Amino acid sequence: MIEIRTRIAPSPTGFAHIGTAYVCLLNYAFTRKNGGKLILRVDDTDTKRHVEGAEDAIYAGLSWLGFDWDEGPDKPGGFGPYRPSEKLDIYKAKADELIKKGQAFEDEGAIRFKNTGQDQTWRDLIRGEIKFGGGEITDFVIIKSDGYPTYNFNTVVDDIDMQITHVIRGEEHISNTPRQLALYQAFGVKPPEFAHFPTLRNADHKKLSKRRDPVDLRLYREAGYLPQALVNFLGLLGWSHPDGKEVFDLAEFVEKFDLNRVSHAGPIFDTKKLDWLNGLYIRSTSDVELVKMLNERSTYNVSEEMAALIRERISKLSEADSLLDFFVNQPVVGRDLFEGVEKSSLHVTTALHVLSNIKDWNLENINSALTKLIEEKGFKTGDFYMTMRLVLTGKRMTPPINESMVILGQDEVLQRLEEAQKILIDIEPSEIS
RNA sequence: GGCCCCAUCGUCUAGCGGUUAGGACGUCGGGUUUUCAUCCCGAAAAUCGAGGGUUCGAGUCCCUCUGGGGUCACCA
Repeated sequence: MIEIRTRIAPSPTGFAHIGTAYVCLLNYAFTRKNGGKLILRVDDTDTKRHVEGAEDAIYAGLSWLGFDWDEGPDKPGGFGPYRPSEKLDIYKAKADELIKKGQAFEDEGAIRFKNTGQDQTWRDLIRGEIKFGGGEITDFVIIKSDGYPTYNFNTVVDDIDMQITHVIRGEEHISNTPRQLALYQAFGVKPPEFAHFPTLRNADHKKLSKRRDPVDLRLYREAGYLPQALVNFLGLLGWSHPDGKEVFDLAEFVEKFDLNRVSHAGPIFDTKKLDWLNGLYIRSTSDVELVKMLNERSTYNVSEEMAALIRERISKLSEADSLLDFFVNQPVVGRDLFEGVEKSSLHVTTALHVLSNIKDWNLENINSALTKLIEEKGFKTGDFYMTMRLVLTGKRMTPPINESMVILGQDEVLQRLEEAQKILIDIEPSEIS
């Protein structure tokens, strides 16, 4: 049995994007599922659009998501080079071979393939039979005047050289397939199997675009999406788990993957579900893991206790900062902050008294002291804690406030209460008894 | 415009001739709760794009139309 060999062939013209990740995911799953080899080829045939560092961005992006490949520019195997720019002479020789056979011709410094006019048909592994009339294929350029091969040419030559058995790519390549098929015929080589999955769309139902849409993988990393969540989400687009599961990791995706379950319609890349999944993955991390992730992106030190308080309150790591900020920065507390909160001045004064009497500063003692205070004074629980919240954090939506007090420490809590008292005492003097 | 691909709730999807068309996200309502969130419960939401066939029976098969997308480069 022939070993399955697949490839992904991103071009180094920018950054690694969602589309690259998606192609990789499907090829990776198909290949790992079937015990084959995944090849990464960096299609650098466009000298004009070549971007410095783009290749590293591709490695970084795909590695971040948990993918690995068996051969590539960074991992030479026996089928290189893995960059077209390093085998220009081979393309030239192949083109000359076609010229000799009368299947190509020179044209203003370039070399064009001579269309045979034959119909081209293939059985797509995802879509079934697809047929193009021979008249659709023109005499297309295979070697540009700068000596570089065009995409269609390098793809065929390289896929032959690399012994690719399955080409799994986006549907935007369907119309390129007949040209490539014609090339395989000209070389007398049996073409690989083709599988064209749907392309991801944006909210306007248009193909995801580098220009218009936020597709740079780094953007997702910076926003605090976990790679597992992104991979899981991508796995939900254009594919469905046979058991209807929505949450699964890469290993399970590989295990269950089947081209037959790949849908034909283009899914919209709507991040709402991604956010939900990301929250799910964040909630499933341990304190240690979460702290590590948080500190990688934080300017101050996040403790395990702090992380534990926000775990269920964020869906992206980037949301942590606004929730944790008050721990390190004293909030600006003004009187307008307390609008609508009854008796806040009294809350502060009494709390100050009770809290300063706590000998052993821990959650249990804070809880019981404040519960007792609320009961004795007949405070509305919600109002009382809202006052504490505002005084200590300057915000109305915060982590649990008593737990936060423990982390803040007694001195800091008392100090913030005293500050607030100065502001509030003038406002509601009548309420001070 | 030519060619090609596609079409089930707002979104992701299940469905592979007989289902009250199911699930998830989101939305809305309720419960738990010191805020927010989590968690739990519930609801609305697809006349399966339209019209013809085939069949005892069609979301599922066929045709037409409509709509959307892709592609027609010395970009990939």
